[in-house]
Amino acid sequence: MEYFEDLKKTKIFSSATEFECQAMMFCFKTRFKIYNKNQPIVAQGEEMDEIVLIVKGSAIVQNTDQMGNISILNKLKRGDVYGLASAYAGDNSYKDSVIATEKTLVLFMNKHRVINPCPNRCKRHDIVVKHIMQMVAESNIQLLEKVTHMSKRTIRDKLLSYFYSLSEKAGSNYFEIPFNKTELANFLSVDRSAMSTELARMKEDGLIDFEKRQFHLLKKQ
Amino acid sequence: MEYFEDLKKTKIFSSATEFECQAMMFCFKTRFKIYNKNQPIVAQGEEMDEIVLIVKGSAIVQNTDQMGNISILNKLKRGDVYGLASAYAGDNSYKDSVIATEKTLVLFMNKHRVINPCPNRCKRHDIVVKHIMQMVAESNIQLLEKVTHMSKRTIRDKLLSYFYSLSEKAGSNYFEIPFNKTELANFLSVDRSAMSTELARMKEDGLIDFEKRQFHLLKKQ
DNA sequence: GAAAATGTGTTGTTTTTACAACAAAATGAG
DNA sequence: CTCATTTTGTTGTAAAAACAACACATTTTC
Repeated sequence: MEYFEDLKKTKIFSSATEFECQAMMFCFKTRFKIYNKNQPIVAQGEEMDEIVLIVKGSAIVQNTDQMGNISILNKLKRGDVYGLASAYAGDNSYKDSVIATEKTLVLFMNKHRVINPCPNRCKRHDIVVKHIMQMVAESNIQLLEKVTHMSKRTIRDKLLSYFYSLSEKAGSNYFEIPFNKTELANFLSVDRSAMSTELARMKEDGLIDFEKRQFHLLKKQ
Repeated sequence: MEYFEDLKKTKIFSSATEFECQAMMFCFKTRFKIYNKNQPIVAQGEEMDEIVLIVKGSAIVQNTDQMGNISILNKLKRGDVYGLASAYAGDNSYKDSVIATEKTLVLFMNKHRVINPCPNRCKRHDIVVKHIMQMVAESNIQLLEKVTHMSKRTIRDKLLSYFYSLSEKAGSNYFEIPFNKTELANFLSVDRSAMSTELARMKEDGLIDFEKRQFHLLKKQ
């Protein structure tokens, strides 16, 4: 089966055999598609009846408002999905753009098939639903964290809040951010050049050190 | 059965008979508790093995950081739950405070019983799980909206983004905000007095009109 | 109904941010 | 490798926000 090795590396399909995967591909009316760097996987406002699973590669979920300001919601890595929550909430259009940040393999799944009981009564369906439930919950936690960072009053505090959270996840004072600087500014919803200035000041103040995407948090929280 | 009439008004228990409710009370190892205005239902940092269901009344979910800044995450109304997502994500401590904003009836449910398959194989359990899934999804959408408001660069745009969303939900240019002004400022993570000034300016500019919690949006988006 | 506590609006000052414009560095494509 | 594009850092200026302090209004409590 095509891409089975990659599929197995995603949480949703991790414990499925090749045969079971095949069955689910049918169940969920799936289709695969490969995107190149910077290609849009989903366009903001588009109608949808599919959810998106990143099988390999990565993508950024972002939203552009009327004034042209870009707000990055999160970065999708292997195994992450987009469109689940709105599928459950009965929402029919993509609210954001999803853009590949490298060569990326995407699996589209019919959302009705995913959220409703399986007409074929396939055993695996329940396991998938459980995983999906967990992913929606995790996405919730992630959003809460993002809100925490954004709720800080100054650019410095927003950055520190985000860095501490990354550092904690990495289990080290050294960590890598999943964004370039422009994206980081859009993720935290601050002006890029102001952020650049603030990062330099923080380095000067001995709070952090960084080089490209590699960061080092110098003072404990 | 105690509080059955109130329970029926919540989404989770809406379609259950009194007998079924009774069974689930046992299933979920529930307990009721009544809180008065401003009493904490949950304290930030507390360990938890229960999730919270607002059966009657309302409460605010908020987070206080080291600097003492309060960030309001959302307002819980009848039928809303707190602690679901973190329960699924395997998180064991409450990250926020939940504070009653009026006399409020709360049902605590054992989270393990809620998220794991029912040992008593009660029929209702599946329906409840489906509802719960939907609530996590909705909470996701709500958070995304909050992020949208917060991502705006000025206080005015944050307010307008929030007001438009409320207006749309109300299906009218007239709507009521669920917060007082201090809470609204903490919800949008802006300084209260600066927000107060901006609201006055917006009124002067003919964008909005308001009195207490009643707002009127004067210009279409 | 009086006293206390909470909520709201206003003002002036200081700090921070957004914005704009530019140059240097890094990256990517052919 | 070279040229074009993107990313990043820097600077100055104008705009906006935070902060602090206060008075007044409203709500709560006893």
